[in-house]
Amino acid sequence: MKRTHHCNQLRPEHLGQTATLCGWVHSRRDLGGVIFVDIRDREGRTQAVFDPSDLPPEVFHRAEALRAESVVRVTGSVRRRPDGTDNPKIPTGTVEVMASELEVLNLADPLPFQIDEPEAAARVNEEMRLKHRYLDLRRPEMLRNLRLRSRVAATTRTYFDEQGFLEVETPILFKSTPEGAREFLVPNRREPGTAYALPQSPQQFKQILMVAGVERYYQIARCFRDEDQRADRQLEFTQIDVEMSFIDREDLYATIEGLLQRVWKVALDRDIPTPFPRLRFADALNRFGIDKPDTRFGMELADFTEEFRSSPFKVFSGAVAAGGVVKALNAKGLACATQGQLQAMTDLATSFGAKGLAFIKVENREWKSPIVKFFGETEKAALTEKLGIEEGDLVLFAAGEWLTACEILGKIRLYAADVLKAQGKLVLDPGRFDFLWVVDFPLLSFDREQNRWYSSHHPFTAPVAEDIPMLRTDPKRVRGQHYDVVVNGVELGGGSIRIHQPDVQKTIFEEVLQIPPETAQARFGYMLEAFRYGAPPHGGIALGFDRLIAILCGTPSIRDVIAFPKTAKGTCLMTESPGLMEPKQLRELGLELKGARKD
RNA sequence: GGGGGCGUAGCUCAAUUGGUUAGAGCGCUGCCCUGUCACGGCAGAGGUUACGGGUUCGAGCCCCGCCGCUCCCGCCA
Repeated sequence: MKRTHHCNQLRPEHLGQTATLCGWVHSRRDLGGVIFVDIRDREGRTQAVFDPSDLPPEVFHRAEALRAESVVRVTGSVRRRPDGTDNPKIPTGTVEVMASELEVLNLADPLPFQIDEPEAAARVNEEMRLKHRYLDLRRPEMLRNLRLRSRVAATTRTYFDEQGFLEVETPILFKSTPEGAREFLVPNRREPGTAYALPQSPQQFKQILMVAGVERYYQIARCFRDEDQRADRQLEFTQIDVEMSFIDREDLYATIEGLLQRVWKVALDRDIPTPFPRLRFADALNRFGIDKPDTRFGMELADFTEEFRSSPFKVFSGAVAAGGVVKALNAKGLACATQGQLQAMTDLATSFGAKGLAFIKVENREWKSPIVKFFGETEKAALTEKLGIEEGDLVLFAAGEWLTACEILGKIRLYAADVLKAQGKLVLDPGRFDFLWVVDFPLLSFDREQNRWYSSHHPFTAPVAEDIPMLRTDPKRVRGQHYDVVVNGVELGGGSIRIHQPDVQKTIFEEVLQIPPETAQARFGYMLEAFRYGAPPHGGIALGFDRLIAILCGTPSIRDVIAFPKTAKGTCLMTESPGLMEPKQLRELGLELKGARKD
């Protein structure tokens, strides 16, 4: 080994020993006569002292010429720092290495940006950080994220191994399944005109593994989706993928709760209570206006459909007459909302199809609102009671189709919470984690444009058994055995109990989803066939691993927990990928470009 | 595909809202400094204001286009 200790190891117990440290020059303080150099490695930092009075001149000159982030190897004796010169900010701050040798392993050029000062480094443009990712990752904050990610991955493997799961790798070169997300294609040189596709998830393979008798499968799997990106979505991302045979939903909940409990303990040393609360999809929408509610704060929606059924305010009574609902929420203490904030909320509402956004400001014991003149005493009393209206509140309304009205107020609720947070009126404990399962999703949703049903989750999701007869007669009312696990308003993962009878699967494909039989055969024939030869009842889930780590690290962007992420446009600024295709490559693949090349 | 924000020295940001020679901190270079730890002091170098047009007596600032980064909508079975 080139070193005897790492840079967070030396303590007073090592006094008098000779130590050799390797690492990066974190900072250099040249006082003219004596030079202090902080050597940093991934564990921490240690101060080395270069004193010209007992050093060969060439060693001292090398120390004088050091630049930040150069890589060095320093040998010297460990000694107590003189009285009054301890550095309480670092764990090694009571000792120092009195250098006798210095080897410069790599003299660094001046850096494109400084990384020694955490606050300044965190403000550097992400473009710069991504271009020089090796420098960005040297920052202790980023190394901590990578380390946490690694530990959670190891914990996950240990946990599933203990529970009798097999880790099985599935192909990255898969085949195109045009349902769902847009895929990345990989042209096949051996037969021009054909292509592999990168998997959106190992869904079909893991179900086949159940048919194969694996019984319990997991994988920390890379997935690929060629869709537009977000702070929490990358082109390639990682899932903890799980599938189990001979289980019901409850068995799966317990398995995943056990995993998350273990992960939170290892990563944050926190005990999270289980079982997690269960919330039906319909209740999630009714109370929070979203299928992944953040339950750390209230401001729940309330229903006023009955109260406004015969209201003189036609916007409300008309919506009810058309079979819709009237919903409201109380943004506690937000009567002070600015014109701009009210406008932003209205824009949010109209972007979801609302005609406008009705509101009541409660100020100076008065209800200020363009619509309050339509309200009678009964309505006012109902509002006051159900919403707990007090001085300083802002009440917001949505009327219309149930799902739309709920979703509008769901967005408003989150917006209002952000405003209240910024004003310091709503404070969330950063150590609080509200887990819950959302269950009883509708199996199918209706696509108005294409005039057909599509799977809310995916076409392999099993209907709730007692609802199967309604598949043909009343598809809207069929519940799926689908579940999402949510924490603090973030969808951490989702899954379902799968269909394991080929006839039910065929009904879903052909009669409900209206996929022509030959198409279903071409895309999923091997699954239908496999299911004819002894398919066990099974189900599973996939957890977003990057999101999981981001939550544990307390960062809003998964780019902070991925070593080499891509930009919003899908490029890697460090390697400058994707790159242009060479004519030779195109010829081999039997491809021809239609558009003009950029160069 | 659509909407918002940003782009000025190596980095982070100013530039009195269109007016003289575009500034500061950090970094960098040189000199000084023997107990610093964001060391300190003195001096200095460093700019195609992302890029291309336009308006104007005059543009970092206004207009059009374009590139990049970012946030959101659509999209993400």
